[in-house]
Amino acid sequence: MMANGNTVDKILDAAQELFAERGFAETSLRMITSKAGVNLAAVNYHFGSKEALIQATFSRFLTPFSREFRDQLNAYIQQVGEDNIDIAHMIAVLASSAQVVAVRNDQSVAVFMRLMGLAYAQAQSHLREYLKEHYSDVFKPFMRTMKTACPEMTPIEWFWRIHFVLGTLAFTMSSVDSLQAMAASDLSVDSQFKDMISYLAKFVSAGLMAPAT
Amino acid sequence: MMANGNTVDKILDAAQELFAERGFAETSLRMITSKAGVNLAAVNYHFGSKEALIQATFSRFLTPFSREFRDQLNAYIQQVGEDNIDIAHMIAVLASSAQVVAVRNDQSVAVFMRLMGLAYAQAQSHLREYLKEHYSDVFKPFMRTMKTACPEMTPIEWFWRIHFVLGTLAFTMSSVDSLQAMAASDLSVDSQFKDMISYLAKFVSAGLMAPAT
DNA sequence: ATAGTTTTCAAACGTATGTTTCAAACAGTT
DNA sequence: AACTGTTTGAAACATACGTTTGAAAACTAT
Repeated sequence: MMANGNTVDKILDAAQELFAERGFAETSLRMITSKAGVNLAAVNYHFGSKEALIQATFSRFLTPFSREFRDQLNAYIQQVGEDNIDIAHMIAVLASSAQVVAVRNDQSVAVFMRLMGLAYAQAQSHLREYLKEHYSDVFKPFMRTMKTACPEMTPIEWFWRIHFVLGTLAFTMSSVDSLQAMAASDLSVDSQFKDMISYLAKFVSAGLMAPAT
Repeated sequence: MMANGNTVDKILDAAQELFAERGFAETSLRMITSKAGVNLAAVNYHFGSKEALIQATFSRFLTPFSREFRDQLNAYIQQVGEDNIDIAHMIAVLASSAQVVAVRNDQSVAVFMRLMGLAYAQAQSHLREYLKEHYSDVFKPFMRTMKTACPEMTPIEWFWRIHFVLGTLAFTMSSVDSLQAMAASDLSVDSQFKDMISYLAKFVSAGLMAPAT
């Protein structure tokens, strides 16, 4: 079992793109299989169910991503020392890790980010549980490090600020293409991805570092 | 035509709550009509289609909301003067307007907010077009005012910061329930909605007011 | 080549959806 | 009370969905 990766990957490629474009409930297995050029039954044969396919879509990029992120973050912390951690730079590391993994697999960062946003926004409780169970450990050290660099505040305010950051990231990344197009047409300015990342890092770190309410 | 408001309102009440809870595609007309205690055919009789019902759900609170928001914002600007505008306060005005309209109609702010978030997050292009066509004019003055209160920066950075704010708002609103649930289970703290709003206002205004890159 | 396993394929299954139908019930007017 | 237009109701409609089936095809090894 788990032999032929060709059909499996074709399905995952198609599913990833369609889910990111349209959401989970709005994407049918028939759309996925016809885009992938495989038989309808292949999804249930290889994955078991639509739910399992959704989870597999996330695992495929979240597993390498979390490894890359952990390594890049450790490298940065060792480089500057635990007392000189800059929030904006940590955010940049996060974005950069996503980009590295995307490029390595010849895929789009925007799609990954949009999927992450959907994982929050859509009513797929199985997905949230799955992600929490498999990946929450990777991000706990990140949270802990981040907290040490932030001003003293109540746990609840800290909780919300973290999710504001995640929200800003997910939303921005997920619509980065259309936003870049808007910038180009409204301002006739060519907006570089890495410039946007530094604006973003500046924005969220200012929000995080704001004096507690 | 457009006579009996009783059935119409019962449908809108049920639809609003279910849409906010589960999303649009995940909510069937049968769920709505059975919750509303009316016949299934009533939706198509009174609204014409499910799409039209979704749009009507938004219109019902967005029309009074945008009026209230415009008035409260003008009142605030006249009160402090155009040169003393505080971003965090403008965000608070936005939230307060939503709350006023909600209370006036004996309904939940959180539900409205979540609906707005879903309007961004869910793949309902007809909805986005509908909202843009009917309500974009109301928010243009808001943007203009906001810009005057921000530090000098390049148009492109301003462009990105505005969309970071929108992103944070939309994302937070669309996942406000699940985040509140997370806060409750992870921190065993009951997170009040209005506290969250003030954290949010603080966060985005700090991001907006950060020194230009 | 042959036997055994894995993968594909077309077709069907059962269920749920949005929508339509048309007769019955209701409301208001004369 | 009878006629009018409006609203409800139970049932059916057509379509789309996720999933299952069983036989053909494609592989893998002996």
